[in-house]
Formats: sequence, structure tokens, C-alpha cells
Amino acid sequence: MKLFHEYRNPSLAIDLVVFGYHDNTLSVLLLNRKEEPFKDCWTLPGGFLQMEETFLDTCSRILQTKLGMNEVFLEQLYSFDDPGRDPRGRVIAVGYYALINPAKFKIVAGSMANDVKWFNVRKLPVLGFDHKHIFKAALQRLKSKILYHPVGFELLDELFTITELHELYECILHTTLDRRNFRRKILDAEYVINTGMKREGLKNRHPELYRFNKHLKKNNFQINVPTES
Amino acid sequence: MKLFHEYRNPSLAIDLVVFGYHDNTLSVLLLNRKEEPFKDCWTLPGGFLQMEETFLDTCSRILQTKLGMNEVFLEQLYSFDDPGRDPRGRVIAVGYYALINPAKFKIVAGSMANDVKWFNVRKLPVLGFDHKHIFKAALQRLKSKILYHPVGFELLDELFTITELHELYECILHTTLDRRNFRRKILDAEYVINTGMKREGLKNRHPELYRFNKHLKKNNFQINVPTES
DNA sequence: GGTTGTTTGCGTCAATATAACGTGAAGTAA
DNA sequence: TTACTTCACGTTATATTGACGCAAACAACC
Repeated sequence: MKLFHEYRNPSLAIDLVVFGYHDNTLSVLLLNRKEEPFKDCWTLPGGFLQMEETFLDTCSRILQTKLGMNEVFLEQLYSFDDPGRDPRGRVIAVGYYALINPAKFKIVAGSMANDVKWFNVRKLPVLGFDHKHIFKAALQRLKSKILYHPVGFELLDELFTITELHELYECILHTTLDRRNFRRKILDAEYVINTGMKREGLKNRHPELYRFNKHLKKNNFQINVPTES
Repeated sequence: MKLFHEYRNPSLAIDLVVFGYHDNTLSVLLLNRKEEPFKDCWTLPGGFLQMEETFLDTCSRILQTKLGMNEVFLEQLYSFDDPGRDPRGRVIAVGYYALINPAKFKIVAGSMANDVKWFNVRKLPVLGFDHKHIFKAALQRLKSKILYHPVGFELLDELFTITELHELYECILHTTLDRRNFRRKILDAEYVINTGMKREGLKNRHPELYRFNKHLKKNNFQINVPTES
């Protein structure tokens, strides 16, 4: 009996949409390719699945070797099958997105890349492959996800103020949310725990510092986006 | 340069969770395998992705040759990467789920299967591979999806009564929903259009027949599931 | 032809959730 | 002390929801 891998199979790549939040800006990590195809173009970090790897293994390897980071929030996004998505041949891509706190990592351009840089998600350059498409799916997923699930804290420091969380939501959702109603929902849902400490050194009143409530019963809140009209 | 497909790559399979609704029962289509592995076991219909196929091409081929059906609602579910999921070797599975109206198709067991049968989703036999896992993900997705998106009509005839739609929701969500509140939400959302016709031949009052409103602005309604307590 | 039992379609109402906005305390800078 | 800003907590009008009531429509029966 012929072994499966002796048949012709499409290649299987993992592409990562790595989100980071800093200075009130949601960014995505892009990598400038050193080699064809799309040499000198910006693309999402990615890599091929090795025979013995799980998807998460591949994600970790990419994060580790290309970006020098580990232990981050990862979620599978979607699998992309456009036959023309890679000029080298048939490559299926499994998209994942990651949420990281840029403060915790020093980004390193691996040997494969000219450069690695954070880009504001609203000001992306042209991307190689079908990566614009993958990116859009990831951003849409993130926007939907934070409405119902407490993932915002993945992008913040361990201690944060309600205002900081509020600004993060406004930034990701790209809209304004009433400050006072937002606060009430987050507090009522027990999304966060008051540490009693305050953020010092600010110009005005010192806000209280919170940490994420890890024992949150899930789906406990819902943020509503104002209807555009 | 070595071509991609000359490297060792995992195989790529598509597995389908085909939902059907009939006699107030939500069912899933299973196939009894004629060959090893899992000979004589029930599994989801599936097949390997061919080099030139898109995922949807493969889905169509499976639906056509194994089940004799076409033109159905299909949505990508998730991709499954457990290294042990197929005893023959490394096989990645991309899961899709389909919603079909069993009344519209005559199911045929293709040459590869001993038998093809509908199973009540609450009374499944043991499944081969990791198909129980894939099935659970599909059922969960369906349960979440119908709360916000008008997909219920995919499982019904073109003309249906509000009561029939209501029973479908209760069946899928496996809970009870207040009949009158359900009706109000569905009508307010303009999910359906009154045809003016009535379903004849029933024992009691003849209910009005509706058809799905194809021009529905999406995400216009939300069905709430009673909190279990 | 009236009675009975069931389903259907429409309403009511109290409880809850939401959106919009007010206000005074806490803090820095002058 | 004053001016200015942010923070924390309220208030109120409106909208939505959940839990029911009820009468018309229909078949079956006496």
C-alpha cells in the first residue's frame, strides 16, 4: 500500500496575524521578505507545517524563530484554499491570529527576513500572497470576539485601568463607546478585579488599577456597537 | 528548485457534517465504511483534497458521489490537526458543515460505503477517526449561528409556518422558547415574508405560510436561550 | 348546528437592559 | 486658591425582554 505522503499533496502553511496594542494603536506584525516570491514585500509571518508538527507547534516555531516570542494567545481563524494564493504552487494556508503585548517582547527579524515591523492596522502596506484577505478575516474576528469574550487583557499589561481597557475597545472597534456605560458593563460582568492600587504619576486624578478576573464565567457580558446611520 | 509537492506533506481531507431536519428531529448523515480503517464503523462523509480542487470543489464531489446531492448550504467549520486522528498517517482534516432539506434529496450510498443513514444528533453511534469531535464542533456552531443568522430556512421547505420554524429552533437548541415571543422577534426582524397562503389540511386553525426574506439586512435579530439554572 | 378541544395570531404588562447624560471628588499646574 | 482634566458613580427616559392572556380559526364530535 502506498503511503499517503507519497501521493501528491498540497503544501500546508500556517500564516499568523499577530496583533499588538501600543500607544492607543492596534498594530499587526509584518515581515519584509528576503526571498522570492514577493521579495522585498511585506507579508504575514508564516511557515510550512512539518510532518510531525501540530498547528500550534508550527505557530510556536514561527513565533520563536522569526519573532523571538512565545506563550501568547493563539486562536485558529480559517483555512484558505485559493489555488492561486501562492505562485510557487498549491499551498493551503491555515490562518491563526495572536494577541500579544508588545511591551513583553523584543521583536527580532529572523535570518529569513529583511525586517520585521509593527504596522497600524488602518495603514497597512500592500501585502504579498492573499495576506490582505487573511488579515481582514483576523481583524473581523477580533472585533467580533471582544464583544463577548474577555480577550482584551491579552493586549494590555497585567494591571490596567478601566480607561485603558475602554480605549483599547474603542481602538479595536474603531468607534466611540460611552465611557460610563462601558465601565458599568465591565464591572457588572466581573470582567476585572480591583486591586486597590492606583496608577501614579498621571497629570490628573489617579485611576484604580484592575487585573483580569481569570475565574470569569464566560459569555457574561456583551458590548454593543453603536448602529452606524 | 524542488517543487513543493515533492516534499513530504500531510494529506488533506475534507470531512462533512451534513445536517438534515425531518419529523421534528435534527439528524446528521453518517456513512458505514466498507474498508479499513474503521471498516464497518460509522463515520462522517469525507474525501481527500485533489491538487486542483478548492475546498468547495471537494465538498461538492463528496456530496455528489457519496450522497447524490448538490447545491446546498456549506460553511467552513475548523481544521483538525491531531497527529493521531487517522491511523494511516498524517492527515489534516478541514471540517465543513452542510444544511440540507432531506425532502429534496434521495440519499445514495456510493460504491465506497456499505450504507448511508440519517442519525438523530442526540443518539449517535460511536464514530471513527476524530469524527465525534468534528461533529460536536459543527453542532455547537449551528446552535450559535441560528441565534444571529437566518440559516434555519435552509433546513425547511421553501414555504413554512412560524410554528414550523419555531419547532426547528427548539429542536436545534434543545430547549423551549416562548412561542409568542419567538414569533414577535422573527416577524419584527423581517426574517420572513407572509405569502398570504395558508397550510391546508391540518386538524386545527390553518397557519399562514411564509417564505424566507432574501433581502434581510443581516444580524437583524437575536434569539435568546433561557439561562439554565 | 352547537359544543369541545387545539392551534394560531395578536396583545398586555411588569421587569430588565440600554443609551444618553449629570455631577462632584481627585489630582496637577498655575 | 483657581483652573482644568480625569475618574467614579448616579440618574432618567426609552427600548427590549420574558411571562402570560385571550379570542378567532379550524376539525371532530355529538
